[in-house]
Amino acid sequence: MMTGMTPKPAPDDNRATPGKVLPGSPMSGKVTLSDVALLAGVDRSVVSRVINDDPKLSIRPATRQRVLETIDKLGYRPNAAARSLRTARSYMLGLFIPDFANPVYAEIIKGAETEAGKLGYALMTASSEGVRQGVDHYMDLFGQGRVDGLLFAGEETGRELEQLRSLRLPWVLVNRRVPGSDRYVVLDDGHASKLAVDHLVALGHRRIAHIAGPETADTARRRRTGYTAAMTAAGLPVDPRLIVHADYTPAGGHAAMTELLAADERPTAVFVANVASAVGVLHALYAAGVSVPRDISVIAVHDMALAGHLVPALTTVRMPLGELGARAVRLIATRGPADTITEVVMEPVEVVVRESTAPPAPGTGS
Amino acid sequence: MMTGMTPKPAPDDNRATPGKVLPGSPMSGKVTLSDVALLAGVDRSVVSRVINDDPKLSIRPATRQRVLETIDKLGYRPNAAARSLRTARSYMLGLFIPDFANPVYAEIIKGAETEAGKLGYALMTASSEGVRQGVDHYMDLFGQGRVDGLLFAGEETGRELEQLRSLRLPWVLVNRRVPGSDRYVVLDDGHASKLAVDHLVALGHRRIAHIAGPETADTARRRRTGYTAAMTAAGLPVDPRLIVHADYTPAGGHAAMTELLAADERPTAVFVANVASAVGVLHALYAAGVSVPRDISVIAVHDMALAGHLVPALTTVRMPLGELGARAVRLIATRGPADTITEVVMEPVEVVVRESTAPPAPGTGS
DNA sequence: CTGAAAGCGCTTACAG
DNA sequence: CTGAAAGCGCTTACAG
Repeated sequence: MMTGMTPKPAPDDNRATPGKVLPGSPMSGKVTLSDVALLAGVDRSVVSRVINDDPKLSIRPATRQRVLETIDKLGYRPNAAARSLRTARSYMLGLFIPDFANPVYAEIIKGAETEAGKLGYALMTASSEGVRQGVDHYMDLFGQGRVDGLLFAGEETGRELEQLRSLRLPWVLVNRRVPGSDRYVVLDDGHASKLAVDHLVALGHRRIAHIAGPETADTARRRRTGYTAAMTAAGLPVDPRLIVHADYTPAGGHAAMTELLAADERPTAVFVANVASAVGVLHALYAAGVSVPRDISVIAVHDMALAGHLVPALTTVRMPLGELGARAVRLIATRGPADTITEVVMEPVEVVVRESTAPPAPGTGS
Repeated sequence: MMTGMTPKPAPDDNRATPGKVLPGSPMSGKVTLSDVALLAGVDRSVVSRVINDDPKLSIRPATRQRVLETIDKLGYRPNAAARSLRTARSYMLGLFIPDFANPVYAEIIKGAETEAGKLGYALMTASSEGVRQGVDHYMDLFGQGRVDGLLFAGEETGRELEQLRSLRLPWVLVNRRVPGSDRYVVLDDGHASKLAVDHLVALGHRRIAHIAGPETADTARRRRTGYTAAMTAAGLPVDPRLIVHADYTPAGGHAAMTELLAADERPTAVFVANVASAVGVLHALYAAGVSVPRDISVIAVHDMALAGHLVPALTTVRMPLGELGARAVRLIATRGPADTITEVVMEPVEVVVRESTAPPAPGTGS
C-alpha cells in the first residue's frame, strides 16, 4: 500500500506501529510530523508544506496524495504550541465579557464566533464574574501570547485601558467607549433611542419616562442622551423626574418602575434601556395591577427571542449585536497592530412592534 | 541600580534598551527569558526556576529579589506556546456548549470558570450554533493540544463519543449521558422531577401535565421518567395525553401549552422541563386568557434570576448548575487520563416557591 | 522537485 | 549555589 517504506531506518521507529493504528482509536504516544514523514517516505518539511498549502511547493500529485493519506491514517493533527512558537501566531482570539448570564452578550459572542471561524481563528470567551481578581487572572493569560488579539466587552474598572495596553497585542473595545481610547466598535445607541421615542410619540404618548442603565456605562449614557434629544426634537419637555437610573438587571428595572409609579403624575409610556431591566419593569407593573399596554406602554432596547415571549410580548428596538461581534473580530484580524485607529458604528436598527405598546388610554397624559 | 551588569557582552544586547522601558508601555519587541536573565545577570534557567517556584533551586534571597524586580521592570510574561511545547501542558481547559443564549449554560460556565481559575487553569468556552460544521471546526482545534481537557456539554450529534475519543485527551460529558460512555457528570434530574410533582400534589393537584424536553435529550428523558415515577408514587394515574414533548425553547413551550389547552380535560397544573419552555408556557396561557396560578399552576426545572421576574414569578426547582460546572472541571483536572471512569450525581435540589403555583380552584380537577 | 538545518522560547535533568 | 545543553514540534529560507 505504501510506496516508499522508510528510506533510512530511523532509530525511534519502534515507538509507533502504524499498521495497527486505527484512526480515532485512543493511543498513548502523540503523532508528530516526523511520524507522518517517515511513513510517507518524505521529509518533514514536505509534510508541513502540504498541510499549509505552501504555493512554493511543487510536488508530484501522487506524493501529495500519499502524504494526505498518511496524515489521515495516523490521525495526525499539528501541534498548536509548536506552530505557535514558530510563527508567533496562535490563531486564537480572546473575548472578554462581564457576565454570561446577560443575553446581550450571547448575541455578540455568536456573531464573533462565527466570523472568527470564517477567518480561521478560534474564539476563546471568558468572563470575570465582575471580580477584579478574575480580570487580572485573564489579562495575565491573554498577555502570554495565547491569543493574537483581544475583544474587550468586559466590566469597566477604570484600569482597563492600562491593562489592555500592557498586553502588547491588538485589542478593541466592544460596545463601549472609554475616555482616552480610540480603539472601539460600538452600535448607534442614539439612533435606537430616537426610534423608541418616535414610536411612542407616533402612538400619541407625550409623557414618556426613561429607565436608564448605570451612569457609569457608556451605552447607558448614549441611550439617555438619545432619549433627551429625541424628546426635544419631538417638541416634548424633558422632565428629570421621568428619568430613573437602574442597573441593567430585572431587579433594578423593578425598583425603577416602582419609583416611577409612586410619582404624582405617572408616565403613559416607558422607554427602558435594556431587556433585562424591562423584565423587571413588566413584573413591577403586574404586581402593581397596572395593565400593559392599556395603562402604560413599554419599549426596550435590544431584540432577542425572550422578548417575544414575555407577558405581554415586549416591543423592542433591534440592534445588530451579532454584527457588532463579527465586525470587532474582522477589525482585530485585519487591521494592523497598535497604531491602528478604530471607530465604527452600525446601521440597521429597527423597532419590533409586539404587545407592550399601544396608544395611551383616552384622557390620560395628553 | 543593578549589581551584576551583564557578565559577558551579549551580541544582541542592542535589541532592547531596558532602562527606557516603562512597565505597561507598548513596545515592539517581545521580552523573553533571555532579556530578563541578561539584565539580572543570571542564567535563563535561574529565572525560569524563580518564576516556577522550583523547590530544587537554592538561591540567595538577594538574587531572587533582583530577578523578580527585573521581571517587573521589563514587564516580562512567559510565552505560553514555548512553555506548552516544552511541558506538553497548556493549562487551558475547553468547554463546549450548544448555545450561549440558553441561560442554563451561563450558570454552568460560571461555576466551571471559577473552579478552573482556582486550579490555575484558563477556561475557553465555545459553541457551535448547533451547526455540525462548527463542531468539527472546534473539535479539530481542541485536538491540537490547545487544551489539557475538554468538558463537553454540546449538542448531541450521535458522533460525539467518536469525536471526543479521537481527540486523545481527557474529556467528560457535562449534564448528559450518552450510551456507551462512562465519562460524565450529571445532576439528579429524577429527584428534581419528584420534588416538582410532590409540590403540586401537596397543593392538591391531581391532574398534572408534563411539558418535556426533546426526546433525544438525556436530561429530558430523565425528567420525564422522574415525572411518571413521582406520579405513580403519589398514587396518581399517568395519562399519556398529559405528556407533551417540546424543545427547550419558549416557542416550543408555547406550542406545547397550546396543545394541552385544546384537550378535552385540561390539567390544573403543569410541570415544565426547563425555564425557557416555561417562558413560552406562561405567554400561551396569557394569550388564551387562562390565569396563573388561579386556573393552572406552573412549575419548571432550574432556578435563575429571570424566573423571579416573569409574569407571574415562576416557581422552580433549583439545581446546582454552578457546582456541576465546577465539579466537571475538578474531575478533568484531577483524575487520570483516558482510563478513568467518571460517574457523579449532585445533591442540593430544592423547590423555590413563587407566584405561579397555588392550590387548584375548588371543583376543578380533583 | 525534495531535503538539511536553524531556531522560535521555554524547562529540566545534569554537571560543576 | 549557578550555568550549559538538549530538546519539545513545528516552519521556512536555503541549498541542491
